[in-house]
Amino acid sequence: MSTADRLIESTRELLWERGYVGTSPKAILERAGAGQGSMYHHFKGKPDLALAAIRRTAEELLGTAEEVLGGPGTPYERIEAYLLRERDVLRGCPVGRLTMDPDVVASDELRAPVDATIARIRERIARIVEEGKRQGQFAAHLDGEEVAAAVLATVQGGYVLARASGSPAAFDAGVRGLLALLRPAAEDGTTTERDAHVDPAGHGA
Amino acid sequence: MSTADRLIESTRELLWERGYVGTSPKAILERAGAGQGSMYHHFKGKPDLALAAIRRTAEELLGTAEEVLGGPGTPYERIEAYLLRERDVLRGCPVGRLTMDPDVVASDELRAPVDATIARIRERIARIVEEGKRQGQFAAHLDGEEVAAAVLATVQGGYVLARASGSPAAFDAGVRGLLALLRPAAEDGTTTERDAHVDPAGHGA
DNA sequence: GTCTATAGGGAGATAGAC
DNA sequence: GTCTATCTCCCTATAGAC
Repeated sequence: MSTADRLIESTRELLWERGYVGTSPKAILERAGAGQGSMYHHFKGKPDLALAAIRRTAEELLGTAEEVLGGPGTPYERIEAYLLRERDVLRGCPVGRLTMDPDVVASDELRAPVDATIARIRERIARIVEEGKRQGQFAAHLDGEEVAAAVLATVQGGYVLARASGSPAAFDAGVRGLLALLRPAAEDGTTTERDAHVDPAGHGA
Repeated sequence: MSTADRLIESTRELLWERGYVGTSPKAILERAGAGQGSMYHHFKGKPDLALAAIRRTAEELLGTAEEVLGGPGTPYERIEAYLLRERDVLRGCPVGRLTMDPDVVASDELRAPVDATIARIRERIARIVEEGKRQGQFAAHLDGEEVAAAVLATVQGGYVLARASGSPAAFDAGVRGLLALLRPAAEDGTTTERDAHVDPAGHGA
């Protein structure tokens, strides 16, 4: 791994752990095992290095999300897989946490990849919800964009609840709560008062 | 307002805007119009002052939440009121945002009021959901604690989405999405495939 | 109670040797 | 490309005068 790569990787780790404001060039250099000269040779400064790190993290997160959301299964199952996918809950979201960083939000350049990542995942989920509506798996009155926002918010907010309590349990509870609200009647496993017309094969209504 | 109060208030504002790591005693003193001596006379240091500020903010937030959650209306309406209550969305949650602060999470003392506040609101919402279940307004298979976690997570995560995009729209979308999933069939305003046995008077099944 | 002075260390960046 | 030296300013805290 090149020095520039090591710098980026160290920055990614520190941004995740301590955020932008809490991350100093010195800490990055120590973790990367590099000197100041290396950093200022490859990057213009802290914001420039952070931008490279954020872009890489954003790309990776987008890939991870697409792996699950583009996987097999019904729309509900794919959203379920996204919500239940393995996460390092107490570490939080490496992209979402940046929105709490005043310097990141204040910089259009640093915020752009954060915004783009979240927007793309949200659009992806929205399309899946719309697909589920066409298949009769989700109620017709639901709005894809809105449900997608609720799904994403539950994940991002789940991290907040988990970190507040110091335990991943609250994250899991929120996810289970949302899934229970989202679950098609056919998968309820209960004698339900709901009576959705579900197409179990998932090939459309 | 006493000097100690001005210090606490300035700290509250700065913690909200910039978090713990991003807030320096110097900035606090400037905003409060006080000198270093005042601060170190009334407080042991930055963590001590921050603790006082966090406690006050937590108490205030708890009061605001109880105002809405303890208000009139059916269980659904009270949760709706909580989700739709006026918020300074782009500023985020003054308590929730602290969970992204490494120094706050690392300190049991600073994290305690954050944890307690979120836990209490969650328990309050959970009780309301259970009440709604008894009244037949919410499906019997829902778990109060889980739905409450989903509600809180949607709010906390909504702030993340909003700040990422620089617009409150995403917060509102997430809230609307969750409310659509939570809404009793009787209030759908659509010819629905759901068929819940709702008790419109809200006096129990 | 509040002020100014002082202090050791870190943040963020530049310069120039190798 | 990478290193060390250096620089200025800020961070957090203490001391002691008023």
